[in-house]
Amino acid sequence: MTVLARKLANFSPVNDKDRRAIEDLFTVEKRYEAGSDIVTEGSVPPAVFTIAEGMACRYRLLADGRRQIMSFLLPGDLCDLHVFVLKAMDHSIAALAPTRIASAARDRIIDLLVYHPRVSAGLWWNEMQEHAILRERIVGLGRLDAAGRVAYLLCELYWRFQAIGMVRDHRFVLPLTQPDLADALGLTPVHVNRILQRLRQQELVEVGRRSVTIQDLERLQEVALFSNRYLHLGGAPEEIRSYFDQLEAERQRLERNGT
Amino acid sequence: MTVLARKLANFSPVNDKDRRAIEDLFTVEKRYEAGSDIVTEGSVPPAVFTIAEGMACRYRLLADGRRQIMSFLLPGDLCDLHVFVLKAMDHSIAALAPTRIASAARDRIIDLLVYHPRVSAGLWWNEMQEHAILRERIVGLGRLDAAGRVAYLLCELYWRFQAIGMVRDHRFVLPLTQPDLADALGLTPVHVNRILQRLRQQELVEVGRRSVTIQDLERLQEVALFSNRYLHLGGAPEEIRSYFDQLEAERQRLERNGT
DNA sequence: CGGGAGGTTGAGCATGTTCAAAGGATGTGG
DNA sequence: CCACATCCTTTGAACATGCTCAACCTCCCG
Repeated sequence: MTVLARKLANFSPVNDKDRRAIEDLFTVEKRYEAGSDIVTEGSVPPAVFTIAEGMACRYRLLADGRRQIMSFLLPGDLCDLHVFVLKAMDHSIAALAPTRIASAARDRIIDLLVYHPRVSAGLWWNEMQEHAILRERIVGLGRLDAAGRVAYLLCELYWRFQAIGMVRDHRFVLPLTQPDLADALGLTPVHVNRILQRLRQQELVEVGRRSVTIQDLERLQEVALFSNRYLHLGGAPEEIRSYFDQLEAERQRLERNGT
Repeated sequence: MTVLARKLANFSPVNDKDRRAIEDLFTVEKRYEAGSDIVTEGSVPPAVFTIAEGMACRYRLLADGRRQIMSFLLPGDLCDLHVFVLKAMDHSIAALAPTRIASAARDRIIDLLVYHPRVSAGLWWNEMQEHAILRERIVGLGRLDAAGRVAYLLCELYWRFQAIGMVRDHRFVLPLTQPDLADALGLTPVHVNRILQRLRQQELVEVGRRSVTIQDLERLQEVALFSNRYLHLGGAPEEIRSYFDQLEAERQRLERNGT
């Protein structure tokens, strides 16, 4: 669970009380092996969960069997705070590597939203970030050529792994195959392969089995027309931070009096 | 403001008290003419707002001047409940037709989230729907050919306009030009034009100036591999509905006692 | 060691792009 | 109220990016 706290620290400082609130939230742990579904399309939405370790993706299978990966879930990523208001999942979530997830019951989430405004704000930030990631992917799929798309995805993953302290020497572990990348990028595995070779030969990035080494982030980001602004890693606006600190104090007072 | 209430009724019944809570929320109204920015990339996130009338889109301009439209905002659509936690907008929002928007101050939104769990649940549903719409667009851009994409967008708009009662005789008003469609679909205007002609000639749909007439929804949906499941128009799960009704009663009691 | 999945390579092909040009609609200013 | 400018729509032809299909190689992992 420390990963989630580490991620939220990109929004605003997480004190011990916050950390405890988060840890109290996600109690049940479960393991999934690479390739297995964590949630299946059509099923009843599960409890809210977060990736404690490993990696997963949201995907949908088309009638003709093709797959499209919509987004990747990294350690510390949350699965839809509010998904429980829906009747059925409209997509599946699968583990891409051996993965540990931690779940939170619905009531606990709702209580947290009410009584821990500061942590809530962090979770909202997280949701806004996921929203922004989806939107950027739309821009990439709509307007970038194959090289741009591949570069884009690698840049995004670099910064997201960076934000949770999982990059060492411009290198991070990535348990994706080329067919996985193709399904995320709307390309064929064959073409992804050719692009990766080109990027390697241009000494921009080296994508090997299970790991990625960024050799020239600057130029890679140019190929992708990438800016990391949309990840909103710069922290909360000062005004918002103090607003929620204040709100938190109030709510907790109300809580003690009211019950 | 009745449009938002009408939209939320797709999730769960909206009583007069709920309607009042919503109306109290969105007080300030403002008008924008077609083509003007409602929110600009890089600016400070605005108050939360909803489209009262007209139509808008989220978009981003690339360094080289190309535009990608990420999503369309129809009457009753909300602009990010939680956007105020961010420092700067990562995209712009523009009016596509003469548009009226209604805004809500941040504090009011937060109060609503705390003291009107039932309405909150509706707004959460709305957010989940927007999320799902983005994800589906990714599937479309990644895996559908040009005809599929065009058909997909038309199907989606059909159902969304349907949900707010703005379809008459399989026909709805759509103030989009072919270049607009192209920017949303990741195609060129020229190609969009050819596809529209083909769809018309196949008697699936007639896209004219400012309006769309669906001639054969069934077949159009087949071309797009479309299913409207992801829009979650089927209402809330019974269990969730009663859960929030109960929560609402509790919170309001707490509110009266606590202050 | 053998099977299966992932990775790599090549050649022909197709979908959608680019570029160019002309015909309509719309709306603005004279 | 007409004239003109602008943007949208439509059409054609050459072109290019990425796909398809097919084969072979390599690396795990059982």
